[in-house]
Amino acid sequence: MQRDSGAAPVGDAAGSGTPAGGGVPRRGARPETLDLMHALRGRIASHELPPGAKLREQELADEFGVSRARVRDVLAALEQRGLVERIPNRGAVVTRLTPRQVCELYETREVLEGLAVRLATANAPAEGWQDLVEAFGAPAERDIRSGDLEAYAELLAGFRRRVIEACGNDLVTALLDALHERTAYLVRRLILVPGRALDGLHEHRAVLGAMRRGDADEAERLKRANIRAAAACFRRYQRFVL
Amino acid sequence: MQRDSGAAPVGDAAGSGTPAGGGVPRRGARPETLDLMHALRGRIASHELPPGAKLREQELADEFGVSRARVRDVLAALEQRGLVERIPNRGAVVTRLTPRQVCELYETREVLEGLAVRLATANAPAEGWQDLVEAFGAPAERDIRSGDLEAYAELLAGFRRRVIEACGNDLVTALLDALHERTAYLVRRLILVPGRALDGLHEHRAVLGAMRRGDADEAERLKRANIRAAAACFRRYQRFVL
DNA sequence: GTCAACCGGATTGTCGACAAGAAAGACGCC
DNA sequence: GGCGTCTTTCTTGTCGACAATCCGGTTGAC
Repeated sequence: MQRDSGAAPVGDAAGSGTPAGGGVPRRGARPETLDLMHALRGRIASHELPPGAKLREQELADEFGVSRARVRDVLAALEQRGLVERIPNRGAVVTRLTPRQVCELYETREVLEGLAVRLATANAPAEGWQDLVEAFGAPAERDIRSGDLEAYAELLAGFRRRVIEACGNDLVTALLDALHERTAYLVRRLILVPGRALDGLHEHRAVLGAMRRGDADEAERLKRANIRAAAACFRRYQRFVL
Repeated sequence: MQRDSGAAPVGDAAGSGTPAGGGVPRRGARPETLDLMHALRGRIASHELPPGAKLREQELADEFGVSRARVRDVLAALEQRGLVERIPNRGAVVTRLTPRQVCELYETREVLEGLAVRLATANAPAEGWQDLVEAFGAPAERDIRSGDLEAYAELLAGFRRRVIEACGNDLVTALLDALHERTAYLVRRLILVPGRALDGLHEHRAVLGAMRRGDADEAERLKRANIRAAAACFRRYQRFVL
């Protein structure tokens, strides 16, 4: 791990918990190709390559010291993940999400994250969530009220990682990873909406409460409500965050 | 085009309703490449290429009259879809699903198909489902009791198509297409289990009843119950169907 | 007779070169 | 001067050839 450094503000959506998913097997086993894939995913997620940015094959090949064919393979993989769009004979550009697509992403995340929470609750011992319950208690509220949103974002990322890790379903893990990668920067902006961070905190407390009690169905229901609230927040403020 | 013929028993999971999904953009825009992709997906889904079958690049290139590079691209795309596994320097083989993976597929399908049904119910006029309600009535029961499972399978595929079409979420459409492609042959075998077809019919009647009433939440709940029942059936008879 | 090493054939992985197409600029015409 | 067209240049798409690797059979030694 230990990605280069700077310019990685987005909660490391690319590759932390799960190197490359399991249900959807990884593509490009070669080390250099993997680096390129990883780098591009990071740059797109962090908006170092913003939506609409053009990706020239030769340019990337030179920068990473690989052949153009390799770059092409990576671009094809990124296209399948929905991170770039390729127009025949015109090249690849970073995908720009439409409000409609964002809503679809939220709808899908709602059910998949709900599933992940349910599975995690059912599969892992309830006591194991105690540390998260405490982390989402007073400390988190203090962070938010003091404006330390970075700490809160990190907490959220930690929760996500733990759930995905515990759910024991590689397919869901891979799908959620791909989805989260496309919405991570949006989530970061939505945290700025007045009151959203605190609301989200309360919602997560409720979810964790159910998980701590071992109530998987209720945890799923609450997690879905949480994402629905986030989606509603997006719809209301989409003019600001898109 | 015009694949040989016969040996296409699986309910056309590859490409009927949606040419290649929307949220996850299609790969390989060239006509010949698309043909190859389509053909291989069909052969894998229909078990004309059974799990474990080896896919030789030159062989496919010769058969379809394309260059090996194109075959390679298609194999990479199939790998990302989870249809084949590629081992470095050893080639590509059709993926063999483990019982664990099948369970994961069912868990994922449960929430995604539930979502699709909910969206379809919410977005389309309730009266529009009347024809399906009738089709799943006496005629379907007659088909099943008379052993015409092909007709019932076709009915199920039609239901699926209509729901996916009406749900209006391209991302869910693409994901469900990919998932269904991997479980289609399993579903066909599970229909053989004594009583399963009739049970499934009753479950679908319930789902359609809720859709016909415009009760989206109940429809989702019932569709999830339906898939859970199918999953339970698989777990019980997995020794026979795998 | 069994095992190990070796070698030939086959298959995959990688690359560079060529061709086709599109964007930008130059030129001429109205 | 504005506009359409042609040319140039750049970018992408495609392919064939070469190198690396693996599988199977064969040969030799113990």
